Amino acid sequence: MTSRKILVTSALPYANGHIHIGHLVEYIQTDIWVRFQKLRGHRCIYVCADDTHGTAIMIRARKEGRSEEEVIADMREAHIRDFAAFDVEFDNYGSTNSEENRQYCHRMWSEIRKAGLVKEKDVEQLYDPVAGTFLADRFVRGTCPKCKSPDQPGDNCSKCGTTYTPAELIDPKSEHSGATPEIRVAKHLFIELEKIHSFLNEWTQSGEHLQPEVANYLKGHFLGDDLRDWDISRPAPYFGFEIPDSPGNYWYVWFDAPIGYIASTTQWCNNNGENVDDWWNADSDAEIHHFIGKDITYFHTLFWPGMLKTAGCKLPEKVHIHGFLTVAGEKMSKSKGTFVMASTYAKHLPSGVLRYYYASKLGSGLDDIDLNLEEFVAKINSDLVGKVVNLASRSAKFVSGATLSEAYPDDGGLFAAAAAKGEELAALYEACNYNAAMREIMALADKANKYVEDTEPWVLRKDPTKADELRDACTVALNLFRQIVVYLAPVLPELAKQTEALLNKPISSWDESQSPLTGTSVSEFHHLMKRIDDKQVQQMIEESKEDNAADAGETAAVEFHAADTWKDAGDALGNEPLAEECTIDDFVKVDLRVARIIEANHVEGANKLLQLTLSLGGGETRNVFAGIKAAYDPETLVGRLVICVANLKPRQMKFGLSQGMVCASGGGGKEVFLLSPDDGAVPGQRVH
RNA sequence: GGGGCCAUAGCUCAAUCGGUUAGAGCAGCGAACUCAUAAUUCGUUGGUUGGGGGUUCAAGUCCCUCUGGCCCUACCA
Repeated sequence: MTSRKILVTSALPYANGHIHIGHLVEYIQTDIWVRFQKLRGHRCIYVCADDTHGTAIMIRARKEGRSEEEVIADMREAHIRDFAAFDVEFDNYGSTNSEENRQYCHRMWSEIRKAGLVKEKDVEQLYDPVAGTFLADRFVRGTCPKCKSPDQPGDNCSKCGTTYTPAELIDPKSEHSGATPEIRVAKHLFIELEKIHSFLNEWTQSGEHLQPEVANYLKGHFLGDDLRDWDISRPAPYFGFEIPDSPGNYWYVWFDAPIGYIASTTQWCNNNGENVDDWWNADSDAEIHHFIGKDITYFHTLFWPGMLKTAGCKLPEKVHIHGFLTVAGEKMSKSKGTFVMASTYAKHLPSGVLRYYYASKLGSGLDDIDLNLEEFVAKINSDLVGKVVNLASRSAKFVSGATLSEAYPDDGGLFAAAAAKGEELAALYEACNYNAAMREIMALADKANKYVEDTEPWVLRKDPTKADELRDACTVALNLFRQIVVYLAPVLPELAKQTEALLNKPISSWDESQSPLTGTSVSEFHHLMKRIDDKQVQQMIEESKEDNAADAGETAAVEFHAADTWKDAGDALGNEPLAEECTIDDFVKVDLRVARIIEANHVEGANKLLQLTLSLGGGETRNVFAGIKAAYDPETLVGRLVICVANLKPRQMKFGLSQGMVCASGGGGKEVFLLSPDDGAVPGQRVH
């Protein structure tokens, strides 16, 4: 096998926020791939960096009353800590706000200029005169010009769906300062991508660099038409690099961010006596692999190859694109506590198991992966603790302090068969089909457990004349275990280390899976991994809800406080479980209206019912029989507002026709609590 | 508004170019076992492949349509 020279990157996390478990899908996926390549004996370096530029950082720094540099330095420290907690091991972690990056931006820019791809155009943009910044559309809010709904975003109305430009809003306000934005014209610089259209066609459609669905997407969506000019500058003030030949203009963050890959490589090279050109020049013999999420496909498959090509740089061998993380089948949600920060996770659960869980879900496609919390617990306990680690648990202590057999015993061909799987597993890792790899590896663990079951070491142990047989059985079990650990080493580096200590032999190469250990000593056995408990997961979710409440401003803070103070019991909810999920359409079918009780009477002969006359206003009334006699006096009801189901099919009752229902909570009898609207509601209003 | 991706067992996923009777793991159920962290082994239930239509000798797979979910974008793509 010839040794490859591989440079790997993950997308640069933005310095405006902390790492969460969604981010980790990518870094874990990449780290596994890198560890795999290293284990295979290739030269592989993994670089990343913080993405530090742009308006958001500038605004944040201003709000916090400190410099951008201070903001990004703090975040960088937090990012590095979070990654380390999950065994994501970079060879270099840089920053786009570095001297190396500035220099490479200059170099690339001059090449792009030279190639004649840059042109200037005037762009109209909203400007906040108080904050002194240009405004992205989403930072402007105002009244919709069509339906007059207040407080709508700058691009379309959330009420009526009309699209418009921020300039069309009635009474627009800047989110930053509340000032009325003005339109200013500024000169922007554009890269004419159309000029390299044929190159992009060729590169994206070659079938070598992109997943097929990505190539198709680009072909259908962008490459079929003329490519639009790409706006790569922003006028001052902007936190970033000033464009050398266009004073007062700065490179848009998406121009300098991917160059950060090269800058980070440069730092690594400087620290390791290498030359960055040996990695990034067009004639380099390195393979470049980018791992990114599907949201930034466009930048990495069109702009970036275009920039690299124009500047005479090495093009990516592959752009590996993955989907997003959902939790419990839905988008991560702050209020549901599923928006879990890496640091919060790490407080409650071990990091390795998340690596394994992600690996067991990740395929080579762009599908989102789901973190199903019950499945997570079950899978870790069953696969890792029950199957894999159990192999060591059930055999190591019989040979602790002793040595493995001098010759590898007959195991019915198990070890050899699993060794023969090595190349197939390697191919799965290489193709990022980790889920298939994990399935195969677990099948090996099943077979190994069956071996232990069949040889019955616990029986052999009782017969002193069978000491050799016992040692042989344990030798096989521990070797099968170690072989599995080698295959899992890219995913579970910690387990690999523990296994090295247990069996006193390093796991530094994939080839360790190919030949069994014999005659080596076995250390005292300690548990290698703990089962995880649903409670830990619940605590993590609870804390994530609190995290969110703590930093989401006043409203959330009140909710947090409320939850803490009132300690409402779960009895009511428990007694009557939630109904089956309904759609908004289902809900809309039920026409709830505010109504005034204009008459309330006892019903002759009825035990539970009161007769109510409800007014919906304008002379529209409903006769309703309500089972609230035990809880309410008719006299006290007259005049009050209630909520009624106004379109309920009328029902003939013993005492007359009932034309609706009034809404109330409670278990019945005296436990009935009518719903009323807040002050200001008037009869006839619909409840939405 | 425009575009893309997705929907397979209770859950999470497979199924090569359209080709046998749609397969695994987990959960469930029934046994065995007791070395092991309530671990393991054996057996077993479970599917009109989201709905409807079409192409084909043959459709989970291709086409149309509807429903639902997700993502990107809204002439700075």
